[in-house]
Amino acid sequence: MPDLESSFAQRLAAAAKDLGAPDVGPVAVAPSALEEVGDFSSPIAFRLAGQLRRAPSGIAEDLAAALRLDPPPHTAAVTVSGGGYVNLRIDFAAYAGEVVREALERGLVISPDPDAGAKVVVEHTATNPNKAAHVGHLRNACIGDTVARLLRARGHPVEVQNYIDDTGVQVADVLVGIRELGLAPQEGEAFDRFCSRAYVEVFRRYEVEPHLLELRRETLRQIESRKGAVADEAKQLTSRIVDAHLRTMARAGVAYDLLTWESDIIELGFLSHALDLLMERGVTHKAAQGPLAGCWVLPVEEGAQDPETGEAKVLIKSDGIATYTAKDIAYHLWKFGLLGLDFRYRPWSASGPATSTADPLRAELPPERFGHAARVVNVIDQRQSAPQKVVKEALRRLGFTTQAEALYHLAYEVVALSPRAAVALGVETEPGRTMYALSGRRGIEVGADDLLDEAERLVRPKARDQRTAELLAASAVRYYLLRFGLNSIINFDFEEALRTSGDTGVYLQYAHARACGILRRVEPLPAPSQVVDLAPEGRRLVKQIAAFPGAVEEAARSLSPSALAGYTFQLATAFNDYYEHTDRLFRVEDPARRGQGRALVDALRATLGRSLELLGMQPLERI
RNA sequence: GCCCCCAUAGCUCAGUGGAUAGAGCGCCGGCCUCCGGAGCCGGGUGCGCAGGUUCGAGUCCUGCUGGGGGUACCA
Repeated sequence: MPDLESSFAQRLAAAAKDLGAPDVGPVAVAPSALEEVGDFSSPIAFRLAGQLRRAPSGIAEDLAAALRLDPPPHTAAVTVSGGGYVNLRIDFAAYAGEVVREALERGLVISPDPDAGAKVVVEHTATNPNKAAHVGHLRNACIGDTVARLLRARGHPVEVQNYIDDTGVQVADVLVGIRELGLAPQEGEAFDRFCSRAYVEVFRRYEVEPHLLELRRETLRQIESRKGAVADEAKQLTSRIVDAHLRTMARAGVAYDLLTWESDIIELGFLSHALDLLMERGVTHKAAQGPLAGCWVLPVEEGAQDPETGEAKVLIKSDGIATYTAKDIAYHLWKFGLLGLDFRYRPWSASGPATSTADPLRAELPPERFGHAARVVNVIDQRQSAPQKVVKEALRRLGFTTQAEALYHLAYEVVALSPRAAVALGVETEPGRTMYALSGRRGIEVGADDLLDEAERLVRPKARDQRTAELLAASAVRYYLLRFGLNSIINFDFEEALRTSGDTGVYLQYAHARACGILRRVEPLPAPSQVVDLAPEGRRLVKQIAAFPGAVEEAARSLSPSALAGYTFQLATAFNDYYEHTDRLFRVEDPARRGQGRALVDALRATLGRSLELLGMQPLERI
């Protein structure tokens, strides 16, 4: 096992116990910050100093002595430095040989989650089906898709669901534009882009022609009646837009297992069943007085019956219509298999392998075991934290405490526009302001397809063919959207998103293709048992390769795609650095040494390839 | 008002309580008889302010300042 860090940590923990430390706790081990001091280091002696009432340096010396008697694999020396750090210096040639062999033979092993096997439902994308997807939606999809890949890597069966909110008023808005204002697609205009344009136009007209708002209400009423020409047109419109979204997301490497339609949640009685349950168990009650009189509410403070004294979330409005949160509660009861009802299904053939929920008349597939999640991860931007909390709280108050615990809102910050991007989109900017919000209603947004198109156009001249350009463009955009932490607002900037050098997806792909190029040039040789005489760049590369499982585990544990993005960039950088500072492999005379060099490059190729796949980027062998 | 997030280099951002805080971009200067230069190397007085906890704080706690978001009988 090349996982030296954990065997080092285990030995330290055992030695600490022998010294009489009552509570050792987890032992931190990391690659040494000071390379001259060792290869791996631990500050554990500092933590133990208080418990043992001794100076850290003395404890470190004792730990080091114990480790010298029973050293971890590949140990060359155990030392103490910095007043208490315990350092491990390793026999690098043997260690590197083992890392390289494992990376090549079975791949560095990502250890499974303690609850591996537990099914996780990941909900992401959930873009309103009334207009083209923009870069904010794409960020959501890329995060969700990478999280799903990370959870699979940790041994979970994952089911990805895309929620289609087809009953909301935003569909009515576009229909008003088409039916009442007579808007139509222009020559060559994609349908989803046309709908985006119509949506903006309709909102502009609402301002000057308030009577249109009456048409909007009437359109919505007809959609909700589920019968007649308007309802049919709405259905057709949402289907076409969903197809467009799936095609857009597929360009970025994102796919889904199940499309969940809100209309089916209502049609199949999920909502009314869920509401009955909420009423039966006293989780919701009808407010008798106060500003919410006549509404069914869920008080923010449990047990509060009088909404006048506290805040409450409305589940059913006084006109009898359920709010989105009520539907979401029903959906989540189903996700966990708590509803006692199930969807009907049909294939969604137009794009990708996804299955769709269906109303009873259109069901084509036998019942399937979708849902029944042990864990649920909802990838939804940070602005929806409050309603997500309500869903979780509703589950808890219904008595489903285990499921409430297992429901996780993966909140992330939105995409906004940098001043430069705002200017490019014709937004009026103010001095001193650093960000401008996207607005679909005002047409202030960067279309996901437009961005991918632009990236493709930029990259095309240097790519060998169109398909390579597409994959390279997808990598560029996807990496840009993943490399920021979830709590960071992306101040979208065209120049940065489309850059091809430095910390970018293109750089990563180039490093991979370069490794493949070397492997093509040098004949295959048997795997070496050692990699001798590595220069510092080579040692760093080996360490970075060996860090792969830990990086994936950490990214999966914290559901943090950016952590994996950062690791992958460092891996590619370590390789480029190594490549620049070693002899051309094909010129190395000694076949054994050539074989060692080739195997290291191959190990990099394999590990970088796996990292790219987890990030949702198809590794390119040639560019 | 209350709740959440953010503040690190000129700009955009990384940074599980651990040693000398790092990248990318931009700027200046280098490196190709080329295994793919979309690369590599060199050039840096930066953690918003004030307290606190700790052997040790960019990281944890409190307060403040400045930004963003939420707090709808919208979704």
